[in-house]
Amino acid sequence: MITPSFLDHLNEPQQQAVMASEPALMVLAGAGSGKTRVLTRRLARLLHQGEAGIGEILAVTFTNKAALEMRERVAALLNLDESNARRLWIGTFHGMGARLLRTHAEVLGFDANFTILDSSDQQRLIKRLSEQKEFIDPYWSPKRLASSISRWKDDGLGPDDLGQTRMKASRDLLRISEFYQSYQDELRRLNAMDFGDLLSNCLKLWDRAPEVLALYQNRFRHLLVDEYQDANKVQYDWMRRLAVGGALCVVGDDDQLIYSWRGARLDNILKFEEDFPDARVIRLEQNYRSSANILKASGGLIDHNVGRKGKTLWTTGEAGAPLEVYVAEDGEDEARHVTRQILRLVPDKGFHEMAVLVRTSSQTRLFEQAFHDQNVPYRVSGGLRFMDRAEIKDAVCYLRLAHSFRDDLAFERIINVPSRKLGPKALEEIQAAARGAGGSLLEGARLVLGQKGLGPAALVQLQKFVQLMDEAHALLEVAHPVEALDKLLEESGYREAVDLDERRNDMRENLRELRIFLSQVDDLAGFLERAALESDPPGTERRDDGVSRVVISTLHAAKGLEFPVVFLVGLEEGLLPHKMAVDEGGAAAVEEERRLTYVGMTRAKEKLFLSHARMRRMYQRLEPAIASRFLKEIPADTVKKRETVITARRGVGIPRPRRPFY
DNA sequence: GTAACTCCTATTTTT
DNA sequence: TAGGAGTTAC
Repeated sequence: MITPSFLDHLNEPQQQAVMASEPALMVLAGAGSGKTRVLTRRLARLLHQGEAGIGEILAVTFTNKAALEMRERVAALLNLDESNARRLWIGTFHGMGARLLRTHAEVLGFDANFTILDSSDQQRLIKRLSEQKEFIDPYWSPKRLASSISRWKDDGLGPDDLGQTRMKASRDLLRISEFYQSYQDELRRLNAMDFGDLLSNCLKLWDRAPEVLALYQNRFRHLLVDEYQDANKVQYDWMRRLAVGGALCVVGDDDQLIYSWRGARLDNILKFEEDFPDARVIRLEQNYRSSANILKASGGLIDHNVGRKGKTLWTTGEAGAPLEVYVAEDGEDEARHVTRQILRLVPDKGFHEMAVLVRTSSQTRLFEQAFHDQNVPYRVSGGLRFMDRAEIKDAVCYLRLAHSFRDDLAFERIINVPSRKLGPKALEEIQAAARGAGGSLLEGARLVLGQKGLGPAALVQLQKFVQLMDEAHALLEVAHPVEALDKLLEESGYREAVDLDERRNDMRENLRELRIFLSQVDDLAGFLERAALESDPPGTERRDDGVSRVVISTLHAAKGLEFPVVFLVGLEEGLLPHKMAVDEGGAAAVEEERRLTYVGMTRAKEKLFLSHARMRRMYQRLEPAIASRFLKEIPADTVKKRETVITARRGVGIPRPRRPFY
């Protein structure tokens, strides 16, 4: 029996997507076509109709936020209590990978409590390693090595597979592949995995232990994948292998693929039907978000892309207001103009109903300034994330080391924070001792205490540090982790160092917030896992101070959001499409920039403002800018003719504006 | 440890 | 060209 509520308020294709029983299903869901709705209803329906038990469906997303939302919505649809909701396998690719790997770590020779390195940990490790190995090459900077290795992992390439890349000289190839290998060795020695490993090590695990793979293949009768267009090679292989024996349903939109620089492959969508010959494809083309005008404008733009499946979004809604284009003198003028428009709209619209979307985060400064000047409340979406803040990482590293003495990376980070006069020299001493004994840095530190390689003052400090770790470790056995955190921050002098500095108000605030977060969890291992995998603690994103604020966001960070009023700014050659994309990526990269523009436009529900400037500060130099090619690709009849001609400011050689082409 | 200096880089950033 | 990171000198 079908409970009708699963199909309530769904259109025909949406209903089909919820009900479809094919072993492979691809839902091509256009922007604003009710994708999340379909996904959650489908999941709820499968459970409700008994097609799968609560632990037999695996749903993967790309962000923790999306996973959380899906879990909540499914739980609400089915009236699940908390313990049942928790049994749902809903999470990110990386979260699921970590879960699997912790369960079967020993197969790959890791401890179950391996540490997860974030990008900055990874970079620090690579830097240290390249210094150690005297791998010095102006081209292969640690930064480039780190990002290349990440990318190779995304593409499913190990140290021995670099021949498949477009690495130029074979001399490089050998050196780099050796370095890559030594990085992997080092990770193993540290009992650590980086983000890429969380996925690729799953594939290794399944190769090595087919019975483990079979276990999960049998368990999961249904596999659901959200934002499928953003899957990279490893993620694709991961889900494909897991889906054997069960049904696979992917939901995505080729027009919203904006992460190819992280390995996402358009091919996954274009070739789905080849890879799964019996696949059914359902298109969701009715848009419930934007006005007809906005839909026509964005559709006209995206039509210029060649590599796409092709969809035509439609709506029964009204035409709505035409798009407005503003030609600004420069970036400051553009920001002032946006501010004026916002203030003009504000009696009708709340600030929170409006958003400014930018290509690069450096553009946000201009708008922050203008908003500040006119007292427009705003919020910058993205920016520095909670878990990436120095004081939070420090605190987490104290906990990490107390939790696992083997965590050398945590040791390195905090051994001299706050300053204990244990600088590079002391660290070297400790490292040598650790290497000699084949142990961790903390063990090395214990050994150093019995030698006389360090001065007496340093030894006292080191002794205190080691003792603090031992005590905190013991405390973790018997008390709540929050008590250990308090002890660590107090007795290490960290708290004092922060308190002494008058300017550190935000630091204190952040540490307090971390403490609140920690007090709500019941096991430290789970907390550390989340700290590694989630860049914001739960609640941070949705925390609402009750103030209505304009959102300033990069285009990337805006995917999945919607606003009644959207300002899409900086539509200039070099910025959108971005110069680097045009120079390096060629036609494919321009298509991605076009998709990015499309994503921005389709965020708007009622009113879409576009703008570009005639002069733009680039690398701190004011340069003439020309209107983006994308503007010409937007159907002219969706755009309001400009009423006023902007006169050039006197002098300074600004070219007179040409007659606009729209 | 800190200040002064030099060098370098300058897109997006789910995990 | 500015701002940050890293280095050197005191």
